[in-house]
Amino acid sequence: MNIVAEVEQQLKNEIEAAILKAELASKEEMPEIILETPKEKEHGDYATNMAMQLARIAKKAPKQIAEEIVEQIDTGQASVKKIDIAGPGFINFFMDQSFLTKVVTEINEAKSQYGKSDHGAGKKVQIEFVSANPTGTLHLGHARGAAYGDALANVMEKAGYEVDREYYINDAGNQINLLAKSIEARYFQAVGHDVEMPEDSYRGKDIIELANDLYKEHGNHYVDVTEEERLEAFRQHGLDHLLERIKKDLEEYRVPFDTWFSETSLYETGVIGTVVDQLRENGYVYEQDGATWFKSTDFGDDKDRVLVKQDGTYTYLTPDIAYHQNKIDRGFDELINVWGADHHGYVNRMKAAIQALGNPKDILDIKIVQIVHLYQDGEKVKMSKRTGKAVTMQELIDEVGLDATRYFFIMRSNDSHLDFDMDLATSESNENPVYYVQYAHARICSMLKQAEEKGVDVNAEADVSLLTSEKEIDLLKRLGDYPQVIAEAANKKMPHRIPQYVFELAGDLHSFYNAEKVIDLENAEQTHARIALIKAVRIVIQDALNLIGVHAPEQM
RNA sequence: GUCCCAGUAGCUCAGUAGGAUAGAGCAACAGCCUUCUAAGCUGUGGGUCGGGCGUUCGAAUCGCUCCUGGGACACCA
Repeated sequence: MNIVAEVEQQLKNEIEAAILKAELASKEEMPEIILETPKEKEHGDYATNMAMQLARIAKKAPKQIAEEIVEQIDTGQASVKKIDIAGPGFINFFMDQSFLTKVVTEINEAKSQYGKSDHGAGKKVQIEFVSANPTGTLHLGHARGAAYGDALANVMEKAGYEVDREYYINDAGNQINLLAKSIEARYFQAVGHDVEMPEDSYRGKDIIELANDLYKEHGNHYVDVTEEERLEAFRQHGLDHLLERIKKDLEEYRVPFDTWFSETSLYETGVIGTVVDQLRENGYVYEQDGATWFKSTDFGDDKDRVLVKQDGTYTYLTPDIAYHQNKIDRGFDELINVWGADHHGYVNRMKAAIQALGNPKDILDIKIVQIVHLYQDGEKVKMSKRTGKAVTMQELIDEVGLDATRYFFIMRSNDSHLDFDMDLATSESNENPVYYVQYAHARICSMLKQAEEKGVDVNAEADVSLLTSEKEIDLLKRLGDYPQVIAEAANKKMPHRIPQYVFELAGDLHSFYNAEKVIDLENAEQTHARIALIKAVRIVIQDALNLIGVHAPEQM
């Protein structure tokens, strides 16, 4: 456990002991001891609202309860310097902050391990994200989902979960047939035939390229073969190439996956039928109008859903149910799906299916990533999937850069619509949060380099107790918060807490830089202490950026 | 019509296990480079937390209701 958490725990123990000693509540009645960090510095380093919480149990006024608690607290134990009672009954603790300096030593020893916790207790979690159909290249929405899923996975791993990242490849079903037909039409056009695109076909330029490649390689060969042979060849060609392209894009985007799961494999092993049988056995399946229905309304869905169509084929839902059961059978304690906003209507039926198969409701958590709007030159960038003019992930990265793309996608809460300001993302100025944070890192590297050039031993033993100025304390506190920030980002599945945090840490660093001189050849002791401090800051900035897939440059 | 998400400063957004006087960045205004990177720092102004009702010691936060914006509502995937 890190030093800050230790001190907080100790203080909580003291508070609880004091409440028991004052006989305000019994062990059984004891509410959870909540310690918060007040916004106002006059309210101390920590505050607790226990007096208000206990008002009902102890049947006394909060102010009086607060006084009784304070009387019983053993201040010597937990580095408490002063205690105040304020407002409606808050107890404010002013700490002897010398313990904070230990965080520097702790970070410099732990390096990238700092911030780790066992909060997740080794719980096995699977995060399924992106999972774009292999019928085109990845676009904007996928990029946001990829950034979110990857950052969440990293954060949860750091918080002590065992995380598996998976991509579900929808390589079966109608959309793949449509893909084959789309390529076919483009192929005939390449050959020189005047053919119309099929209805609802994929009209992106990637499809044209695929068809042109086929023409270049095979010439007129596919004009004369049977339609069946032609479509099969095009289907396979399209799938292979588009999937390869998706994998390549994600790799460049620094988003790795542990597992690529093929939908087709579900058909091959016959588990889809098994799952339908299971649902029927559990009493949630009926036949009507020649189709097989799932009674999802039993679990709060709007209407019942078709599992097997009149023509005997499955709907999209059915293999997906089998897929989710397969995930559960693989032994994960929790499944997290990251879906685009256009799939949110799907949430209830999937959760219904999970329950109908006898699984606990909470095993599946679906995170919806909201729509992205691009802005350039103050104008909204229009896009349309049908005409194939969607902005692809690759185009966006080419335009604004990888680091900015990832940072911008992750800095906002996933369930809030995102206005992506491309001008801001590419601006090399203090308006741009990515540069602001990266600059803090580069600045530290530069200082360390200068120190070495001036003959300062940057690895010298440092007396961190010398770090007592206001800006230094601010930095120490911020550094101490890091493990808690990670744990919370993981628990609440809110990885946007990370860029928020690192932005604040960068601000503290810049502020410190302007207020204090780090390298002072007249004062070696202080120089060593401050170098130890900025080294710790560098480690945390680096680590936080790493979690969200952004590079920490040594020079800018 | 039903469901989901959102509505907080001029703009983009934090704040979501209920806490004290609601925050940040940008924009506006006023300052700081002979000094470790000014891609930086310091300060000022700026609010009916969409409206209303409720829950309680206390609500941006929880509940109900209405308004606005976006999305989803197939025997498509």
